[in-house]
Amino acid sequence: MNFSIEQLQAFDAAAHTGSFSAAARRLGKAQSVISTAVANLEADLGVPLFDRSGRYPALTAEGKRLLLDARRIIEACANLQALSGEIAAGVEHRLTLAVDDTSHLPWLEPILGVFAERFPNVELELLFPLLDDQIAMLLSGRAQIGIGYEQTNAHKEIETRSIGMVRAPLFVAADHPLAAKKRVGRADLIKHRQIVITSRGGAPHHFDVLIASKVWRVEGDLAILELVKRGHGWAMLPEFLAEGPLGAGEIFRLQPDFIPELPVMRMEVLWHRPHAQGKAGIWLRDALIRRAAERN
Amino acid sequence: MNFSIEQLQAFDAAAHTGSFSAAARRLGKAQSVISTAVANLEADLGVPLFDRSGRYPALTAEGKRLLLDARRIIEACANLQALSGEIAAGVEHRLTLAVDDTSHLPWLEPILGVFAERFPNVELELLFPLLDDQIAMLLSGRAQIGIGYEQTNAHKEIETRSIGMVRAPLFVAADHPLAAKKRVGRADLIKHRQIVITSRGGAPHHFDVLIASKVWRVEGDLAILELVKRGHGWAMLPEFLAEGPLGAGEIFRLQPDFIPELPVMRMEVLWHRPHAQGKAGIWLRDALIRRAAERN
DNA sequence: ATATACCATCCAAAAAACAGATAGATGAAC
DNA sequence: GTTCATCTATCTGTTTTTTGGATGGTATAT
Repeated sequence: MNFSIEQLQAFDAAAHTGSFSAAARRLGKAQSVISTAVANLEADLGVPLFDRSGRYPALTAEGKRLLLDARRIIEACANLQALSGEIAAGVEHRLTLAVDDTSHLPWLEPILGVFAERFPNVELELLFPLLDDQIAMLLSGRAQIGIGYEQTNAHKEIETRSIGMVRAPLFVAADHPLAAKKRVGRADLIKHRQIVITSRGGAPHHFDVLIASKVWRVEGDLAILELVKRGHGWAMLPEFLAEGPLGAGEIFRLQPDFIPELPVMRMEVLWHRPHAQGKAGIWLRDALIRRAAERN
Repeated sequence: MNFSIEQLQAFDAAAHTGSFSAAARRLGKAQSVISTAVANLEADLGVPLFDRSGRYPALTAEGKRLLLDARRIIEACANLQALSGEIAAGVEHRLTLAVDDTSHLPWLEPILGVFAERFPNVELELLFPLLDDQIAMLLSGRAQIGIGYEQTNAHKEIETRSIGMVRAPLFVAADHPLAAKKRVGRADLIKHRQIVITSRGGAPHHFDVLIASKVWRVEGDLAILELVKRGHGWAMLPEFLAEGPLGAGEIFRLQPDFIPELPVMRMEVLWHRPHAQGKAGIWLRDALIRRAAERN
């Protein structure tokens, strides 16, 4: 391993521009530097890279082949450079998100896609802890950013910011008896099974609208949606989640005549102020807030 | 791109051995060289790679991450080194084989596997030209090595070496009427369709044993085998090709009572003496000859 | 034929790499 | 607690390499 990165860069530039002089200009060096660099590289590798018989040096067949490998090295070096630059600038190695339910994945995914482009070297970790666990994870530093519905028992060191309101209408399966009615009254709802969200810890959800007498409690909105689709009862579901099945005609949106306004839930992003955020975390936080602002 | 390969090697060695002194000994340099190399690398990257608070330097988390990329660079450099060494030693970029029939692929493949390990950077090109074309390709330099059955009209500049004898018994489908007979006579064979090899140019095969009155002429032993399997007639097939289907009970080996000895074909490797062979070509040629010698 | 742009080579100056020496620090052994 | 071996950072003078400018020879276009 006698050659140097500068020699490889000279090789690459010369091959790319088609002349040693042009390569020198491009690299901001003297022509003699490129000339000797290439000559030394050839001596080190034991392979002639250019045919110098003409006015312009022409890549030999071997040179063409070796150029591929040389470029790979240069690229890997640029990569190391960029990565170390990121690290030096304070981009964290890993960012852990604590999302309070897998049901948020559909709308979250596009933002994560942009994140992946912007921070390709950051390991993204996605966890879906229950409500209380989410706060605990932020406090302990296990996760840096939380995403979920507004919580009543917020910790004073946990900072929150709204990232939008979500309406939660009532849904049943398209072939459910309730779906036949244009408008439903409280009495109708009481008669059929209601499916409500629950959490492993049993902590009461702040939006606890229990109406029916027959109840199933299910952990996670995705599971609730699945049960609703199959006709096991009616449930309150966030609009963004019901959108797809509603359009596909799998579920039906009830029109209760006794609820003046639709229940609305606040979505928020949470973080622990004492834990310093890395660049990637701050970017993601801001991206979530920005998205909410843009959608008014 | 300020860092050098030596610095990366020092980084790698230090991380590997766990001490700058040990790294120096391993690389055959002074300890101060490693110390300053690592320090300069850290300054260039803007990231501390080692925690020097203890007796031995300990990789930081960032160092651990960057080490992966550094190793990739070192590896790529070693690769370039190795490849250029091969090229300098006269290993050709591409080796073209002219095999006279795809039916040789089954026995040829293992040798090509060894070849791939020995010469991973050589592009292997496999062509299956007809008899006359094979010679023409060798003469023109389009192919460097030929493999096939012995030819009568050999060119004087084409060198050949035997790589074994192949017996070619007669086969029919297992459910063919002829398969019922313990021994078959010439009259039996005449009555049923014979399938013989032919070539696009129509040049006569030197082993032209036409017996039956009903004949199909087919280009390529693999196609003949397929037709025999499906009961379209009997044919002479090289033993190595018939082995599999024979074991599987798909075809049956005829016992002619009028042929004292089995027809034997000579397999040979060919090359054009005036065209200089590269290392890989010579290796493959010798491997084929060696294989024949080992099998007597 | 002339002009232009190219390359290899030479040269002196600047820069970098190097080994050895030294001093301070750490951890293991006693 | 002391000793001892071994570690790292840093300094130093020397050696080696790199650098840019100048020069001369050569290929191509006008």
